[in-house]
Amino acid sequence: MTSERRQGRPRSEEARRAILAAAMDGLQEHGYAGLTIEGIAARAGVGKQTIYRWWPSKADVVLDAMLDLAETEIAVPDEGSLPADLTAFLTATFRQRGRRPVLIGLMAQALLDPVFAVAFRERFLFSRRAALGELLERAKARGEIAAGLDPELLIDVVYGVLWYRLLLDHAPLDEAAGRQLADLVVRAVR
Amino acid sequence: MTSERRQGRPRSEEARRAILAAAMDGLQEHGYAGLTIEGIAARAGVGKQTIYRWWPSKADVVLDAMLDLAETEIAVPDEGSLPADLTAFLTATFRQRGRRPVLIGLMAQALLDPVFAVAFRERFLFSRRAALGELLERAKARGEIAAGLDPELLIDVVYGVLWYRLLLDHAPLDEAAGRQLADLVVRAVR
Amino acid sequence: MTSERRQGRPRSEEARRAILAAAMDGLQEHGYAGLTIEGIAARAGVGKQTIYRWWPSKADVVLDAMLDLAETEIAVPDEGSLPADLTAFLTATFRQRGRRPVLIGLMAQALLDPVFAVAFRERFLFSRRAALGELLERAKARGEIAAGLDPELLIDVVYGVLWYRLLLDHAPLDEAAGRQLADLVVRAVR
Amino acid sequence: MTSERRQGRPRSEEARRAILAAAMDGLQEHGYAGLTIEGIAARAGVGKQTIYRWWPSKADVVLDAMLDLAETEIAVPDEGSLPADLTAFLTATFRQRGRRPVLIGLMAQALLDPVFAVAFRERFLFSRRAALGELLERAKARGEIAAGLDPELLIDVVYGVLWYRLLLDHAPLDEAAGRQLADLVVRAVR
DNA sequence: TCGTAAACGAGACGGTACGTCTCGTCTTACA
DNA sequence: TGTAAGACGAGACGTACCGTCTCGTTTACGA
Repeated sequence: MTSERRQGRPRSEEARRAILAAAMDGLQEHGYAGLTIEGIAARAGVGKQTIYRWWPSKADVVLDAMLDLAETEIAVPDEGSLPADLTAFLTATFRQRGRRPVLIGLMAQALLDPVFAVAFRERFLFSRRAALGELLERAKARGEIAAGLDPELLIDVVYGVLWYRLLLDHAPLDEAAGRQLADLVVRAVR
Repeated sequence: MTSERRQGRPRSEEARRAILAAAMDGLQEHGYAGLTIEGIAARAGVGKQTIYRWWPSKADVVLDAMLDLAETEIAVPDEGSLPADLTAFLTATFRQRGRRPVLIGLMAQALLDPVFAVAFRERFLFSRRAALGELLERAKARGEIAAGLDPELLIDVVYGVLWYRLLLDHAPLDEAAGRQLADLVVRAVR
Repeated sequence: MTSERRQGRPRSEEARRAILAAAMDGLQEHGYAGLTIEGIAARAGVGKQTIYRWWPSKADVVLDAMLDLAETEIAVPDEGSLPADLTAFLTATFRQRGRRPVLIGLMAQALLDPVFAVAFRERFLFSRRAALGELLERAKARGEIAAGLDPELLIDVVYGVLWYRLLLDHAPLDEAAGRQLADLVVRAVR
Repeated sequence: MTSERRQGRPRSEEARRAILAAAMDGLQEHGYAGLTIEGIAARAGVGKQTIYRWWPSKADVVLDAMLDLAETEIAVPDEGSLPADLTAFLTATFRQRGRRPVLIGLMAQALLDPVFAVAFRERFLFSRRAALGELLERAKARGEIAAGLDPELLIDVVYGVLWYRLLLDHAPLDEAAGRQLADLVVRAVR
């Protein structure tokens, strides 16, 4: 077995934290488009190379910063019935609306850069989809979902509406919207 | 009546067309992120200022180019029943998938630039929503849609799924998907 | 014989005057480097083409404006002796120092544009040289100038000092300087 | 002693030399007016920023290029008598005539840009004046110059004629002219 | 304890595109 | 035909960042 011993000065945890913090701060201040690697480095008191050494692009920095903050994972509710579970899940999820600036920045980058798109899907989006999938699977086992329905489509409906409203910002993403959407899904799967 | 007489040399229709064509060509060749105003100008044989005089950003050029090409408006089908109408509408709409590179470029720009976002919503997205809204309105008049349902939510479900799949590119956007989604909506509104 | 009748609308004297006035005003306000054809046209309420139709460059406009104003030609003094004549000529000439901004702009343009340089030399500089030449010629006839001396060199000395100080702005160009230089020339030609 | 430790990547001497060389080459090829920062950068294989980082304008680049080349400083001759010294100095100086394109470009820029004018005077012109001043000072000590004469005026006479002929290009600047001018100055100071 | 080696900060480098500016030409309608 | 207006192709301007590079310094480890 390889010893995995690394030589030389170890990676600075302090620099890592400063960079992620600077990225989030810069994001708040100038928006995603106005965020630059140069700016992050300056604000973090760090050389640009230290960023490039560990992240391939600013989007990857932001994604890491995002995931670092998102310790508060949305728990998968288990209240015993699809309507209750769905409502709980959606109202919790819709509370993420406050992160809109970060989320749309990440999505924009994913659209412009196919390499980042992969990381974004797999490290961020799919883990969210999995939670909802688990919830639906349980409902299906309880017979609350008609047999012919593809759970993937249901997930797409839920996250489709969420992202569509997040991106367009033309309709509310609040608790009422969560309940309304939960209702619609429940009606559809009968 | 206002005479609307403009002074000076009139805007060159030839230049306008050359710019829009160059934008679409460049889009095909380098993708949205690789498209530059400088490149468009060079390819169109036009000064950069001629572009900046009429469009505030490359996204606005692309949006105009899009709308110019989208002569083939999606007609609002009227087959007498919601399932038939919806299926026709969705299978037609999903054929736009081929435009994915352009559409995701426009969306990315809308996410990064709030000013462009307004133009994108109002000149592009809302006209599509209106067509679907008309179709649903007719179904409601025929009593095919339950009273309590918000048609806006239904529109968000349809376009939510469409855009979510377009952006993530994780699931098909073909005729089968159109039928599946139409089915789901019909089930939900009963 | 050709009738010399010109066809079409005659040249607008009003426009000509407005252009020359605008040029002088712009010169005062932004300096020669900051003066643009576009700015002159706007200020004069005139199309750019009207300027280009009659003058090849901004320097030519300024030169014309200059000559238009310089009606007050420096008279060639005739006081009967070289020292008196020279002192009168130089103190009068040195009063032109106030025109420094215009003069150095014209000179700069002459240095950068050989075509304009010809016009500048012939329409402006040489007419000044001729006046001084006349004065020296008279002195020579009176025997006040030693035989072997080239009057051209003397002219170059006088105008050399004048322009050198005008351009560098490192030493005064006042009445005292005029007298000092006259003295020097008189000493040299004995 | 000051440590003078500079941080970061040190300035590239290679780039500096390439830029100055490209500036001189471009000057020969297109003249001063046709010289552009963009052209210098391209020819030197250098980013534009590397030029702007170290020089505020193209004139400053050219001035540095000039001074870099002018290793062949004009020595101050010391032959024991004013006529001999002056003749030697002037014939040597007048050999600079070959640099006319560069010199008039620098002067033009100095006339258009007061900030550059200061640099041009202090780094270039005044060092030349000082050499001549030294020569005259020695002559004065030997009693070859009449008491009442301002040596500054004499310097202005010499450099005035030199620059006036350089700028106007209406009379020769050769060895004969140098001797002629030396003669004149010697006559004047008796 | 001392060399080796990687990470660090700083910041210069070659590039690319930006959006602006001005040039000199052109194309209208009107006088 | 001359004019004011103003769009046009052209191309340099100076700036902003990109991602890479080269310094001197710092911080671990293993010999």
